[in-house]
Amino acid sequence: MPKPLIESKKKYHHGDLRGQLLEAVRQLIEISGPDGFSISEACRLAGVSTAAPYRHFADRTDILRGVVDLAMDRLQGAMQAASDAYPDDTIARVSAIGQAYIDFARHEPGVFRTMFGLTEGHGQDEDLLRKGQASLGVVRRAVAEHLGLAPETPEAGLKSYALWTFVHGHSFLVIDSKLETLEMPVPEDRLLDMVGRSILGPRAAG
Amino acid sequence: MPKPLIESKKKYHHGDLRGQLLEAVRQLIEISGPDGFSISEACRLAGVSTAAPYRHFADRTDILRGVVDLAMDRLQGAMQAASDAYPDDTIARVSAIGQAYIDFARHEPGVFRTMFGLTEGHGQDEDLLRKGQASLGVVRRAVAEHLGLAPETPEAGLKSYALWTFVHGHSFLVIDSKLETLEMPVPEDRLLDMVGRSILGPRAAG
DNA sequence: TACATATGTAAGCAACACTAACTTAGAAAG
DNA sequence: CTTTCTAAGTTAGTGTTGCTTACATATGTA
Repeated sequence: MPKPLIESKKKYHHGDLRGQLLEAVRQLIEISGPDGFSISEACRLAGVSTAAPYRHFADRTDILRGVVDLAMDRLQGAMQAASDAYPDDTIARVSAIGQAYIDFARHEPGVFRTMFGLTEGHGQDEDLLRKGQASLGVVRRAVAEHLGLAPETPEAGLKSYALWTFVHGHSFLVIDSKLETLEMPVPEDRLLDMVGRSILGPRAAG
Repeated sequence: MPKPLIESKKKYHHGDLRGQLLEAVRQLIEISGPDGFSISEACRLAGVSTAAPYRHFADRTDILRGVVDLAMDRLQGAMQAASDAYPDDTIARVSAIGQAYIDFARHEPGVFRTMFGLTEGHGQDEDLLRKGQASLGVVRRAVAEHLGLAPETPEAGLKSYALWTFVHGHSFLVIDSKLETLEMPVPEDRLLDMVGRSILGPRAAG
């Protein structure tokens, strides 16, 4: 039994098995994607037995949901922080939010893909949907303020959706690495700026 | 031996096992995603033994590549057809190409996701990359003609990329079904038209 | 001490990718 | 028409992996 190696640190009651398991799964997803990871592997990584997770999660899908849930919070946090960094310039603010979104995808591509490709097992999860809407809300408020409208306005909704869509698509193309070889025509910040001005600019009304 | 049921139709030499296997895999991918399908299941669906595929494909990844390859052709065909349908109105042409892209994603979401998420096993495939670029070329030519520029122009590249990105992102959001419940602010054709005009419009230069 | 909670051990079992060896059918050659 | 060759399929495995459960064990709390 090669157990007593770091005896002092090994407590039976792990203390944060749930948290560390989620972290392990997150790392594995980054390597092999949402379908590639296995509970066993995550347990090995976290240093616990393969049965331990079932005290904290119902099944495989439930673990994934947990990972995505945390990721949603991180994403929204990053977007909000970017938004707060530009209290004056609304165009720059919108660009910064978009850049935060893209950076998140670039930094955690596996998780990012998981967040949106999670169709199996539970279809729509109430909680996740609400968090998705919250993220979009950050964009919406910035757009609305730029246009001098209330966030609930149809025009604010339309344009923030268009911008989100653009950023979302670019993120996917970036992480799918179609861009190293495919034509990435211009520095990213200039691209963001161009699109932002096109959609939000004075004569861009729909 | 319950074999002689449809004896007349069952030939030992299948004739088009490769083709039918690809079709079976395509259907399975639509249901369970690129990682969800199994060779065994595809064989069951195609009515052949589990070893048969190995005469035609090296391994699992090779089959996937085959499916994606065909899908690329279908996608480009649809885009080109949409382009050809509007010889006069260049704005309508660009919108139609985008709509064809979105329709493809909506109609074959699993395959669509597979086409772009295929990072495992072979990273970049020369052939697939070329086909991807060809699809983008359809957009690029339409955009260039609208702007009165050559397709190789940086501006044509930038704007066609921006449009592609937008359509790509919208497609993903559609197939991830974030849109039934999330805010889809306006009919799709109006959305496309608005964005097209914003990016391509006279005062949208970057 | 008694009970609840958290973790480990071990095993069931199902599925799958891939291989080896054999079989069939058609085609080419004589 | 027969022989022979080869491509395409089949049967029957092998080895691996993984999810999940039943039960044992350790720890915390009242």
